[in-house]
Amino acid sequence: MTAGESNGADELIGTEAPRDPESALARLAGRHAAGYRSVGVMAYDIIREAILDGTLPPGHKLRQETLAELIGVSRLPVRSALIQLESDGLVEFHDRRGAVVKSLSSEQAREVYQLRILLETEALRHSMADMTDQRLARLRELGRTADAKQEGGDFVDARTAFYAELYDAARRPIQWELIEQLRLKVGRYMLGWRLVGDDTHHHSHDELTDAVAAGDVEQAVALLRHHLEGVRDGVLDMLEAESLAKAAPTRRRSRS
Amino acid sequence: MTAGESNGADELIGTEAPRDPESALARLAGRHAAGYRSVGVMAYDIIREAILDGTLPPGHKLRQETLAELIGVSRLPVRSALIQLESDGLVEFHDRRGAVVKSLSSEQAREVYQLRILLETEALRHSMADMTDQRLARLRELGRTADAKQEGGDFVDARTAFYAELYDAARRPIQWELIEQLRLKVGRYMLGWRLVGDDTHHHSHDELTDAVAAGDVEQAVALLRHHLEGVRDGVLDMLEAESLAKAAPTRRRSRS
DNA sequence: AGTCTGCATCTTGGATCCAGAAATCTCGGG
DNA sequence: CCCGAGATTTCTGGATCCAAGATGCAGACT
Repeated sequence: MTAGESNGADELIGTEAPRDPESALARLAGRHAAGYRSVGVMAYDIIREAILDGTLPPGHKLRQETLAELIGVSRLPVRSALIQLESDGLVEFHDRRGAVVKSLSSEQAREVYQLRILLETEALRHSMADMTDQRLARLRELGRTADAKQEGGDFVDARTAFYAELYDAARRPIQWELIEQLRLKVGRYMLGWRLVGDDTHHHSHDELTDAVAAGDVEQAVALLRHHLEGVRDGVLDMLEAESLAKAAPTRRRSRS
Repeated sequence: MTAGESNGADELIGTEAPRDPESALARLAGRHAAGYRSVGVMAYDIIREAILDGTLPPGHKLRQETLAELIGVSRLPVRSALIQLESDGLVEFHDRRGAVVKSLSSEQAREVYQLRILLETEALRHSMADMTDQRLARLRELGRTADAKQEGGDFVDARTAFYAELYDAARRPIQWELIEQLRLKVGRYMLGWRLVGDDTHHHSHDELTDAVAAGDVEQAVALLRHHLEGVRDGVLDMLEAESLAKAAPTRRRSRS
C-alpha cells in the first residue's frame, strides 16, 4: 500500500512539467531499483542523475511527495537527498516553499570554466611532475574505453575515470573533489552540449595523452585549456539557446 | 514551547567524551537558542560551530540522539545537519555506524593550502584587476574591524567579511564558495593555531591592503602567499602536536 | 469593476514510532 | 586463563503522523 503498484505515477502528472519528467524519472528509478545499502543514497543518485541528464530541467519544482512516490520510498530519504543536492549546488531551497532545480547563468558558467581551467591545468602540471609508466598505461586504457563508449551514463563514468587518473585523484583527493564539484555544476549543460555538439574536440583524449606521455607540459596544458574553452563555448551557446527558448515559450500569438 | 526547559541537558553526560563536549555544546545551544526560521539550520550552525571551535574534536562520535537532546530538538533536524556537514567535509558517515568528526591528515592540510594559495592568489589578481575606490574604502574598514575584534566568533566573522571583499565574493560567488570550503576544512585547526600562535603574521591585513591600494599586484600576491604559508606551517605544527598527543593517550596502566 | 481580506487547501518541516543492524556483554568451552 | 559464539542492548535508518506556514481562490467592500 505504501508506494507499491507500478502505475500510481500516472495519476500525478501535470504540476507544471514542460515535457513529462515523471515517467522518465520512474524509468530511472526502475534502473536503480535493486541493491542499495540505504534508500537515501538511492534517492540521491536517482534525482542527481535525473537533473544531470535533463529529465528534471532547471527551474523545475521538486515536490517531495511526488519524488518519493516516483522513487518508491518515503519523503524522508528524499529530503536527505535534496539536502545533499543543495550542498552540491544542484538544487536550491526556497525557505518554506520547497526546492527547485538550480539553473546556471552565463556569468556563473564563465566563472566555472575560469576556475576549471585554473584548477585542472594546475592539477595536470602536478600530475605530470610525478607521472609513472604505470599511470600512463592506465591512462591510455581509460582513454580508449572512454572513446569507445559513446552512449549515456557509461561514457560519463569512463570519462570521469580518465580524468581522475589524469589528475591523480588518488593522491590529490581534495583537488579532485573541487574539480568534480565544478564539473557537477555544468554537468547538466555539458551533456546537452555533447548531444548537439560537433566532434571537433573529440579526440582530444588521444592528443592529450600523447602530450602527457611525451612529457611536454606546456603542450598538454595548452591542449587541456583549449578543450575546456571549447566546451565552455558550447555550454554558453546552449545557455543562450535555452534562454531564448524561455523568452518565447509556446508558439502562441497574443494578438493579431 | 516544544523544546522548552533550559535544563534537560545536564542529565545525559558521559558517553565517551574526552573532556566534556556536552556541557560546552549545551552552552553553544543556549547562545543560538532564539529566533531561527527552522531548527534544522540551527542544529547545523550549532554543530558546525562546535566542530570549528574544537568543542567536538576530530574523531568524536556524533550520536544523533545525544546531539538532539543537547540542542533541544528531535533527531531529524540533527540528521539533516549531519548530512549537510558531510557535504561540507566536516563529518564522515560510516555506513551504518553513524557519523564522526572528520580529522585532517598532514597531507590533506598541505593539499588544502596548495589549493588555497592557487585559488586565493588568482582571486586576488582578478579582484585587483577591477578594484574601485569604493571597494578599497570598504576593505580598509573591514580590515580595521577585523583587527579590532580579537575574540572568538566575532573575529572569524570580521575576517571572513574582509576576505570576501578582498576576493570580490559578490562578483565571483563560485570562486568564493570554493575558497570558503577550503577554509572550512582547516578551520578547526586554524582556530587552535591562532590561540597558541605568535602574531608575527598578524598585521598582514594592513600590509596587504596597502599593496592592494598601491596596485602592486605582485607584492600583494607575495604577501598573501607568505601569509598562507605561515598559517599552513602553524596548522601543520598543530597537527603534529595533536598526533603526538594521540599516540600517548591517557596515563593509565593496564596492570601492576 | 477592481482590490483587499479572509478562508480552505496544499506542502513543507518536525516529532514520534518501528524495524534492522552493529557493538558489546556474557557465558560456555578449550 | 583466554578465546569464541550467542544474546542483549543500543543506535542508525525509515515510515507514518501532526502542526505550521504559504499559496490560491472566493467573496465582500470600496
